[in-house]
Amino acid sequence: MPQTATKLANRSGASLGSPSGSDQLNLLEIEVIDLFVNAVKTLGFPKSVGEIYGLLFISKEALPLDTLVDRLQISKGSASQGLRLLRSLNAVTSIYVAGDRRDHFVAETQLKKLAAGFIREELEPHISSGADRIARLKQNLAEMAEATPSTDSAFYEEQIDQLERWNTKGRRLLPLIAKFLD
Amino acid sequence: MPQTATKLANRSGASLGSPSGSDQLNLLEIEVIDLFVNAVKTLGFPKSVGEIYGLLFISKEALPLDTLVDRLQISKGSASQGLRLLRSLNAVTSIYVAGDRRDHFVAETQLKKLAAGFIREELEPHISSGADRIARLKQNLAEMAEATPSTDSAFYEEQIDQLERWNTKGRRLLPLIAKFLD
DNA sequence: CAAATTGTTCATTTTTTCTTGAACAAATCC
DNA sequence: GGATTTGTTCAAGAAAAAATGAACAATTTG
Repeated sequence: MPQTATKLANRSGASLGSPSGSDQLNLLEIEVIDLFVNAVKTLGFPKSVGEIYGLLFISKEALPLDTLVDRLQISKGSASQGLRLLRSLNAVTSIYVAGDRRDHFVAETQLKKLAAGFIREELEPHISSGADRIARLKQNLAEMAEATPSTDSAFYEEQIDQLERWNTKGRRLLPLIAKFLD
Repeated sequence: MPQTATKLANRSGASLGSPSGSDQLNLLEIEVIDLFVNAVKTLGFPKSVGEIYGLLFISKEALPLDTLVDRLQISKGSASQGLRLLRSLNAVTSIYVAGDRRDHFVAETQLKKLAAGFIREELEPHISSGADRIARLKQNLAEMAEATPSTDSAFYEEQIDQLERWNTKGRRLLPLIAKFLD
């Protein structure tokens, strides 16, 4: 029995079938997805990630990968990669569905958890690598000042200190954001 | 007198001239620029913007456009566009230099101002357009529920309310960030 | 006022990022 | 165990974003 149309209960109110197979997205779904595609792009993620999260967000039931592929008309590869990213952020979780071998995915909707995931996976690492770079800068400056004493090292030092203060502020800000979004 | 080499006082400690004209970036400058290129990409801006801001940040003197072009080896177009963006964020300001017709640019280094610019130009607009979209969603839902009463409108409504709460939280968060970074 | 300087704009090219889909691995089924 | 289903990976193609540079406008200068 190949080509099983979505096993899920059909979404009620979907527009009647047009040319290609799988049931069309209804207007509301389209607009919600569009909204998430936008939001997600702002955060620096690809469109497909917004599509996946958006559809899961506006779906009452958990959806398996092939339903996402079907309904969003994206490739299996995109769906798989998008889901991996979303899971790494804890923005989707997979749930067990009795009698179905496939993973089923649900959107996490606690803003705090979403923010925490984003902070952990996307922001923290930048702050940390920033701190490393700044440390390296300080070394370079010291070496340079030794080799070429004439340099404006006072100015450079001040600027690098500035960077360090920014980095510290940034690091302290993140947990406050997480807390605020609770 | 075409092809005037940079009029600015030569950066001390720059490595001795190699093939092409304009004075090379020194190691410290390169690393600072690299750091900003990275930071700026995280925020969703192009590399050239990071290069420009980075060089201005680590330069004691204000620099005119053609010095940026020369030293960073970017096109005049990129420099012009990058500067426009940076000015719109109040991340650089131009200052008057006596006896020089050209605009000279300096990096703004107050974190609060930088953050405020970013929030105003990049985040606020998304929050606002998000609010519009959500309003439109509500309308659609109402219309849909009327046309096709069967729909899961209770679920949809809950999800849209969720979006609205997120939007509100986001809007309230922004000023707190600005305040914290003061 | 003509020539030169400074900066902007935007169509084209280049670079980067995202998506695709076929090959593969792993798990489950009969 | 062989066949099927499910999901991942990754090289290649497609799409999106950024950079280029030549044409142009606006100043300024002599």
